[in-house]
Amino acid sequence: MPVQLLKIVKGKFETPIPSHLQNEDLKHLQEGFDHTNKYFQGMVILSYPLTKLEDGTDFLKVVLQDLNDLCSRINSINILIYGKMAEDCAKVIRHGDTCIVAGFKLAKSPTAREDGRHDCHLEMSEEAGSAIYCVAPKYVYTSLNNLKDGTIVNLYGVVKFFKPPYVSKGTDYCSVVTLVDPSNVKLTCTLFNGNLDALPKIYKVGDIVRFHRIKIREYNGQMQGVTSGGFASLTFDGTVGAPIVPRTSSKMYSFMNDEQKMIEELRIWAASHLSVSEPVAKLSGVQPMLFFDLTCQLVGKAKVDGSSFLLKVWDGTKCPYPTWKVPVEERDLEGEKLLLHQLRHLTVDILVYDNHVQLAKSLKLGSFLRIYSIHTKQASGDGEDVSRLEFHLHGGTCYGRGIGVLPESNPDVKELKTFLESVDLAGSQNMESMSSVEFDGTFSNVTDLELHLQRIQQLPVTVLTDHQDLNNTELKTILNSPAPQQYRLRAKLRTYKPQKLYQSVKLHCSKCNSLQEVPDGEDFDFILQGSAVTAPNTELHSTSWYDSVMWTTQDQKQRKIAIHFVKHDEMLQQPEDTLLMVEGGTLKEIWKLTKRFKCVIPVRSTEDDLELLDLSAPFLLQGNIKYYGCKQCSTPKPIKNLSSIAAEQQPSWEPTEIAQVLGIEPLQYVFIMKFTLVDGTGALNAYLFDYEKFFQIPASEILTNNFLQQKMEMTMNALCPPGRKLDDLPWLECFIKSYNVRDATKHQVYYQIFDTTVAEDVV
DNA sequence: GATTAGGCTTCG
Repeated sequence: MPVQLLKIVKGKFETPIPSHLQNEDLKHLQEGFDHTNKYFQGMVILSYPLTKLEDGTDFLKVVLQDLNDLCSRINSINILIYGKMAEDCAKVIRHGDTCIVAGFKLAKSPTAREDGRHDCHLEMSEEAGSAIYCVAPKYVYTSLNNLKDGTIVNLYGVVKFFKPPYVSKGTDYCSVVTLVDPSNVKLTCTLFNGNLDALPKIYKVGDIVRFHRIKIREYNGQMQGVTSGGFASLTFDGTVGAPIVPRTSSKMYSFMNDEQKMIEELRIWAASHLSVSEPVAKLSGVQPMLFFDLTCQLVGKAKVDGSSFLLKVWDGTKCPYPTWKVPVEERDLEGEKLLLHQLRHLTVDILVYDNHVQLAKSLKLGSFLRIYSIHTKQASGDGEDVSRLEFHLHGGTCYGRGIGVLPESNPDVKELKTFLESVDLAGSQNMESMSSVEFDGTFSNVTDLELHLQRIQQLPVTVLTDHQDLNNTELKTILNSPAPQQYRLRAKLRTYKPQKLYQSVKLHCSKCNSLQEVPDGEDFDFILQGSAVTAPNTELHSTSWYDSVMWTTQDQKQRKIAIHFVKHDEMLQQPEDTLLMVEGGTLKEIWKLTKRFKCVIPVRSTEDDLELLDLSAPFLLQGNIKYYGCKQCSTPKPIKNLSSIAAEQQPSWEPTEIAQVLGIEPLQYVFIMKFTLVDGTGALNAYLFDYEKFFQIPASEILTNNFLQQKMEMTMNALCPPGRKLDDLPWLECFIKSYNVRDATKHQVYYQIFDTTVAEDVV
């Protein structure tokens, strides 16, 4: 059969190529050579529509590329097919197919000069005894729930998370991409390539990717994708109805109808199963203390110091807050001076740090960027009375922090360009007039910020939760009175400590009244590592009140991990209701378990029982919160006591109850701050000791909850706006008590705030 | 030819 469609089965042709035929390279296809028993193999990179010659003969032209010689300047050749063979071929041949052609006639190509292909073309027809074997690359795609360790697969996925390519500490760029598919399984892929272009061009969550030849490995008990030698990717916009245009650096890729259908299906699935990312922020919509992604154009850049670099960008909208300008040497600033001047009220300075510096330096002026996870921060410079909004791209790549360059073809860029052009047309005149009113302080367009500031200057930013009938006492009077007493007062918060709010969270033991720092993750990790040295004692596994499972890690350490699932009524409960005890786990594994299970108690085994770890480690993890016990006041009791809670009708696994049965005196998270209050008659330092009531933020949650951290920072900015003159500070209504502290040599009066809370509408 | 990183915000 002159035209034959071959299948590849297990890496070989299903029907073998006739054995007398031998492969010939493109460069050996020359006039004067004998090609009788030779074949040429290439991939279809172009296939023209079937036409008829003047004499009525069918004619088909296809272009084959030599896959073995992609580096040569000339690596493709025209194939001209005549008669019935042309007709047959047109039916089966597709872009991306591999074709084997034999029995051809070689002739000078009249178009070589224009099309830059081989000087000769190949003429083929049935009459001449030609043969074409066509191999459609049949890619098999594995769904994410069917991945096996050690395999190389092709797959599709919807991007659930990604880090735009960044410079790794090794030799390559790195991009981390987490995919999901309709099997609802996630796969995090770590992709490396020395060439930035070879990594997938993902611009937003929801984009769809097709990966070819990705290697699957097991890492930390989960499947992981990593780049293999032949890795290739296509990326598509994930929006339902958007044009299906693959983004790829590869000049050659197969893409056919099946693939189109796959993209459409995934788009529809994603639309109903993937949480939609938040609306894209514009500079006009930014708030202090936010992390956001910005699509913008680069108009200036400058080196600042070794670890930071400045990008001046704009998106055509005006930030409602006064913005921070990073001081740089005039000669260090790259960019068109006139443009920078014209846009000076619309550009913002973004300071990028550490690992982002190298990429930032390489950015081209005028290019369109998406900067991921910019942090806004309100701060005031030295001697300034207004606070300014700072934009930081901190070091590291957490949460996908990074910089991506968007091509001009990107729909968001097209929209932005149109918008920027319209801003430009409105004229710099507008900008000029705007800046002049800004300068003489008659800016009539009162922003939300200013309204907000006006409001907080009139009403107190804190209110009393009790004692409203009492009259205010001046600070001078309080300072001159003996302790202990209680007062209502009205004052301004001149300053507070610690300024770094994460330093204000401590652990408090209500029994011995001691305070201690919250241990950090490293301390915990260290204790876990120490306890993992001893293998779980299997004699303690699966008792009347818990079921145990154990496995050994695949890595070199061969670590043993045991999980003991506490039963209720002799049955296992739903994961979200389950308390489990874990032995030998790492910080990360334990953290993962807390995501799925209600409570996690890290334990180790002794000869005859399970026991809690050192009390420097949390005795319990629930959700995001680590619960610690007081070392002085706790007398740990047998783990078996937990079975009494498990036997309750509906075990609630309350941390206090767990602590009690385990003999643990729980430490409570508390905010400790020192407020310097002033009222014109005097100044006093009052301590704030607050579990939750004052800020209406649980101290236990703030260290792991970014939203709450932002809320806290905004609250403090409202109570004590940075850079403001004393007159412009808001009033606080507080209730304080004075108390005596005496030791052998000294007597002092201290003050503590209580029964006071931040006003509801402050944040 | 291995390495890079292996998601879960900095602390400037």
